[in-house]
Amino acid sequence: MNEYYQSAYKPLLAIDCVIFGYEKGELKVLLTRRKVDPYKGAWGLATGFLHYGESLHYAAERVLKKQTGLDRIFMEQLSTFGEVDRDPEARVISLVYYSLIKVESQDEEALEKNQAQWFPITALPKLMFDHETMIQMSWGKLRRKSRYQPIGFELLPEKFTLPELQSLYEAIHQKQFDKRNFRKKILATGLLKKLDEKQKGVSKKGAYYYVFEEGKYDELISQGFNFELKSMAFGS
Amino acid sequence: MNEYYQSAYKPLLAIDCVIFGYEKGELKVLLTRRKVDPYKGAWGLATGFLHYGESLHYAAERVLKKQTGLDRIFMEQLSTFGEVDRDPEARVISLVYYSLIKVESQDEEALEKNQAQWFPITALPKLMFDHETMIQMSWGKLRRKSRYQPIGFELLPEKFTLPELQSLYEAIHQKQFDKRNFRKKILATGLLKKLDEKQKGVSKKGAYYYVFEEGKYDELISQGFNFELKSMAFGS
DNA sequence: GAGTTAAAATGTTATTAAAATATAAATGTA
DNA sequence: TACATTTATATTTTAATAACATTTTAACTC
Repeated sequence: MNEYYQSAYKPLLAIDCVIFGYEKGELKVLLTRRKVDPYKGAWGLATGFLHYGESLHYAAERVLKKQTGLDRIFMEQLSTFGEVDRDPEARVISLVYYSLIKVESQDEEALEKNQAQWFPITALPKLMFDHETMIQMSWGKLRRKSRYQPIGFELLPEKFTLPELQSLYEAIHQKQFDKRNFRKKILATGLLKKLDEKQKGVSKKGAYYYVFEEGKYDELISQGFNFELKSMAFGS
Repeated sequence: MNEYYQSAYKPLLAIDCVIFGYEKGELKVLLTRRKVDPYKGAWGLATGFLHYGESLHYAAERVLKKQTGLDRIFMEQLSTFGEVDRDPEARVISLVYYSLIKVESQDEEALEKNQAQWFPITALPKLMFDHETMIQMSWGKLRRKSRYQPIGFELLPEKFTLPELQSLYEAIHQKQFDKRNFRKKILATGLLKKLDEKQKGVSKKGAYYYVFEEGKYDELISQGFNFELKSMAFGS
């Protein structure tokens, strides 16, 4: 390695993960208490430093796995934060990923071990550093993305009803949609498969369960079908 | 600084800049030849390592200033690239910014000094590392963004005609638009001010010049007006 | 200097998507 | 058995997009 590389400044690189979940009709974020001084005990995002020989993507998966016990999580880069004194203790560049998990499939043990806790996105505690900004930006990205891509399914169980899916969208957008228009638009994508089974115990009539057909989605994408251009506005 | 920070691995952090320009009806990218071994002389993006005590944003501005001689350039973070062997010589994490400049206002001297050269985006030379991917992703972001935000003006001179603006959009999207619909939509935003002056020497009739009213844009944004929801499709 | 030409500017119609509104069907409960 | 609730389907209205037609302007030609 020559002088060009040798002489350059090297900052610390942290991976911070915004973990979204959906529970009891609310969009939630998984937070954890900081384990080291200074600011020990402060609420913040799941985090870890990049390790030697590890790709960014892999590092994010490692942090997520440690926090939730889950593998193969939907995950995407948000942005990189690098204000000089964002961490007053040292110069740390933070690469932020946001992820969507199915709350019911998470590892309770991992949660407890990390002193992690779910918070409704509308009622977050005071957070350390710039983590509040990271969460708000992630939420914004989730809102925008969910309008053009079938991304919400990552937050729901395998099978779900249309009223449940609508509630999720309403939690993400903090806005009521018209149920008739919502149903029409969602079904028009052709990405949902109706099951023969009805949900029991929630409503009198009972709503049919649906599953998201990932295969069909991949197929349409590979055919050059562009969901990004089909907006998803559901009326009032 | 305690053990938690002290023991962590520190990678190199590079800032790579995709610089877009518009010239002679074509969308172009400013490239430069690498000045150090290995791969000395290979084409690539304007680049620089993060300096001690410098914010990411500032570092990007520094790299841009050095390459183009220009200040106050429109600039936005694209993404961060961190495959382990993306630079075979050392572990370098690359933070990519893309920027839009007015070609006619650039500093020719800075160009020459950096052995920099404009390439049409449709005819790029072989590029080092993952720079080709960075450019393609930036172009994608520019395409998406230009549909929802009045971003194209950054690439044009202060005053421009509507046919010129349309040609720019066509270069960005690699697609022909209907001139009547284009004009209607663009003017409907209320962001353009017609000047009394006509362009001479290009067409017989001559097209009126317009300027982009940044003030009006900021005003609408601050009033909560959301351009992001107003799509900009221009027909055929 | 009247007629020709090419591009700019303005205007209209058809099509499609979104929003709003109306009605019917299923099932647990009174 | 009728009542209430919410699921499911269908229709109308409105607005946005796409497609198409005409007029205006000024340089150029003969």
